[in-house]
Amino acid sequence: MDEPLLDISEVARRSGLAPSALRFYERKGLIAAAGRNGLRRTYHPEVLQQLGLITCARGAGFSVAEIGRFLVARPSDGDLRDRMAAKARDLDQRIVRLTRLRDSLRHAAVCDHEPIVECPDFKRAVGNVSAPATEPAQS
Amino acid sequence: MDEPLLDISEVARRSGLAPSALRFYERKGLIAAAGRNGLRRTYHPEVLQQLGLITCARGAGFSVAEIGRFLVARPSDGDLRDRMAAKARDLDQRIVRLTRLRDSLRHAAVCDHEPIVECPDFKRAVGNVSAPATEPAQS
DNA sequence: CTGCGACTTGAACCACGATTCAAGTCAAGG
DNA sequence: CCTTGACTTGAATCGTGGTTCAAGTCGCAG
Repeated sequence: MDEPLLDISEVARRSGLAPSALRFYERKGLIAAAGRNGLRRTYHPEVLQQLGLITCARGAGFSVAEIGRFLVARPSDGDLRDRMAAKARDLDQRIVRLTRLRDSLRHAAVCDHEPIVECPDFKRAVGNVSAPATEPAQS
Repeated sequence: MDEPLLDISEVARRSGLAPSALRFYERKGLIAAAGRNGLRRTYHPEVLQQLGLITCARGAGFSVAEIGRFLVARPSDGDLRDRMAAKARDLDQRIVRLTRLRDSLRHAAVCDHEPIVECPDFKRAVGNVSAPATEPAQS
């Protein structure tokens, strides 16, 4: 087996992340260096996969800590499975809301109401997104 | 017309936001109190609409500053319209990514791979989500 | 061996979005 | 009037997600 290890700068370049971010993720337990070349971290190429996942999850609004928990997930961890399923449901909700917001935004871009927020269509769409109002959420 | 003004605590309760958040939004120019009752801010009920919008947009990843710009949007502001349309496109992208992530997550919750991140299905889904950034031309 | 330069480190700093806090202010009730 | 209690304020603090920086360390070329 040859030496497929990547230098941190290489990983940074390929992943599009700053080296400082890679070290940051390492501190947070999201990734691990395969070893060192001198002081330089070297990584297995597969770390690029992980970084893709991390970037993706971050973009989806997951916190770094949360991602860290998912990254060490093993099938035996039923609890984590549950959390993942719950997260999937959260995402469903979020997707619905985002879709509505997108539609509202799209409408707003062509709407004639003076303060755009006053547009009834806009309001209605937004109202659907977040408005218990009758139900006090919690205090 | 009677006095439909709401006390800050009332607004906080109904909107589910902390009073401090309301004041924070006011500082940032996102909302305005209708007046004062003593020192107490009073609000027009419509502020609840706005807060719904704000909460929604925040949840969608918009910064408070950005939301502030949208809230004062008038039809004559073509620039803002363009930004809104652009945001709608962004949201589209985000929705796609979120959907994929949701599917991956859903799969992960029932997948048997030892470190779940190693699951090929999972990896593939994630790979689709994050852009390659640069060409893996050489090491 | 001596630089050079790229990397290392921990710590400091930044922006953001709030929350918390001490101290002040107010309306109303006893 | 004086207390009470909810609210006010600005300022400090917090958590998150990093970046930046000074100083140190390494591999390698000369």
